[in-house]
Amino acid sequence: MGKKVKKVQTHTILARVRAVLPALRASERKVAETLLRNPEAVISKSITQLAEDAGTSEPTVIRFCRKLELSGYMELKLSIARELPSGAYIHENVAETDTLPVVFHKLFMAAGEALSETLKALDVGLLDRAVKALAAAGRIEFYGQGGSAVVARDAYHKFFRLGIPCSCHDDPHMQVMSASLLKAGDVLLAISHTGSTRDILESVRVAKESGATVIGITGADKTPLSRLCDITISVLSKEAALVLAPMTSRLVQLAVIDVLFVTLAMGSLGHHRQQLDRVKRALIGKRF
Amino acid sequence: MGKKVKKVQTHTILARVRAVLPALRASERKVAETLLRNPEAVISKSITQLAEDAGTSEPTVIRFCRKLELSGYMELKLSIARELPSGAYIHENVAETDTLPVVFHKLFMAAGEALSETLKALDVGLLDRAVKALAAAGRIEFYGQGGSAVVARDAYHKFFRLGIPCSCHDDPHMQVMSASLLKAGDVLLAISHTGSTRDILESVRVAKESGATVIGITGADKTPLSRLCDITISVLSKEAALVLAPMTSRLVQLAVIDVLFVTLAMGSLGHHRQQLDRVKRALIGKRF
DNA sequence: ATATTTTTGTAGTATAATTACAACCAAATC
DNA sequence: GATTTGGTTGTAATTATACTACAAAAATAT
Repeated sequence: MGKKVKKVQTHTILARVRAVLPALRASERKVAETLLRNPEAVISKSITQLAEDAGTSEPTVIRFCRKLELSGYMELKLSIARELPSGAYIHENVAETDTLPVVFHKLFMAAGEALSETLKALDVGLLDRAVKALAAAGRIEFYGQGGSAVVARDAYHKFFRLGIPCSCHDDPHMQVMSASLLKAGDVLLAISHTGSTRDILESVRVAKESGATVIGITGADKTPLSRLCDITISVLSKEAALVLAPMTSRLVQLAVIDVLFVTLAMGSLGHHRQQLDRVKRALIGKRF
Repeated sequence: MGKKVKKVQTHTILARVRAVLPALRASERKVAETLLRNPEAVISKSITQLAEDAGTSEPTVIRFCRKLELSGYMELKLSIARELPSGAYIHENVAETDTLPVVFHKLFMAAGEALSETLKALDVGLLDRAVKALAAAGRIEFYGQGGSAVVARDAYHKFFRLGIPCSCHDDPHMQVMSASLLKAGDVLLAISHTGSTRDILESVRVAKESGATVIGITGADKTPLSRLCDITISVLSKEAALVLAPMTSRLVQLAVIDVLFVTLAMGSLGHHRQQLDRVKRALIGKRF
């Protein structure tokens, strides 16, 4: 029969399920909850099984699918399958015996996984608040140490192009000194994978005292840093390799910061385009 | 032709299809070819449709599925759905009108896509050669400028922990000076997204003259840099946002370097474990 | 309490996936 | 040159699965 008009589906299925959840009727909600509890399992379930597991009947499952603007149960299963982290891939740590292709595969899969996990789990409201704070900032500073210094530097390297006064410090002394000079309206973006780096904590405390807004980016939940920050973006990810060099969370941190940057740059492109273009042109002469 | 039945599912379905293709019978091959011609389409086909499109019968389709070690047609569809590049996601540039959730989605999807593209396309042989060169290196230097300086720094931050003499320079003067002091057996890892940054090219030339092995990491194919390098790893990716701040390729570059690092660290863990442990313990005191 | 609407499940129907088996084809044998 | 044999393929029946029509049940309003 005639194909349904292709609806633009900005959200993923699981997100849509969560979105319609309140508007669902009791028995349909049971289906939704069963699904959300273990989406992975639904893929290999028949409609009868899912109905049974949810303690309801098949037609209810179908009605639930229709609420999601899907043609039926099959399409639900297919949609979930597409969305779930890369199929058979189970998060695996790199072993000493792994050959290069295996390491390559594992690390890249883990990175991809971390990205899609974050895409699903991260609270967009937090990002929104962060962008608003950055947009209003008279000055932005980026602090990070060790591995996180790289992230801070990357952030700095993006944001300064917008013409906003920026600076980046990885030296703790410079950080506290600089932090003491901040004032209300200024923003400090503090990056710490552990969320408990002493020096960063101290710098953040000083910045807060100066009246600055502090955005924290960490790789763990409920850290000492998050207690101090106005906005904390926690990027959770199971590392595939040596925890010593936390790669996946670093990638996700960089990506998150890029989202902040692009949103900000786009939102105020009118103001910033000239600056961006100038920077861009300045670089051309550096090429062969 | 002994039929060894020792198939581990390391590969993806599509790869498996290609692998078994020669071993298939005429009519089954027709199914395989129809599938490979347009995997996307199969997802919404019934077994009858696929059989018809392939010019064969349903049982043949099933037999084909079984050859892939799948339980049946349903599982084939589900597997393809899981594997295909993030569903309906078409590479889209961020538009000025996009809201934060949309930007978030687009950028993360683009990053994930770039990773899986690289995983599929990148020549593992190149990585292998790079690891061998690094493993044999008496000294490793990392050069990068602008955005690539961040990548170089991250690389440095990883490798120096192995106890190998390392250094990282983003200043062109330091680069040429340091490059002139390299000797045979030393390795220079030069990072340049464009592959045509003048200063990097010059430093690489000097390093080559000193007898060092040069590994290049770029974001484009056939660049001036790749002509100079002993080993060039080109990471190709369509950028989702401002080309000014090439995010996706940077992430992929970082991931590639991590693969080099982990492979090296694992391969010689015996030698390096002590060093890694020491570094790790040294950091603990920095935490709260 | 009765009518009306909404929600839900039962029972049946249609469709799709799978199996059993027979027809087919090609090569080897008599 | 017919006949057997092995493998390959499709027809037809079987089973499982998704879906629909409708009526029972629950909730709400009158």
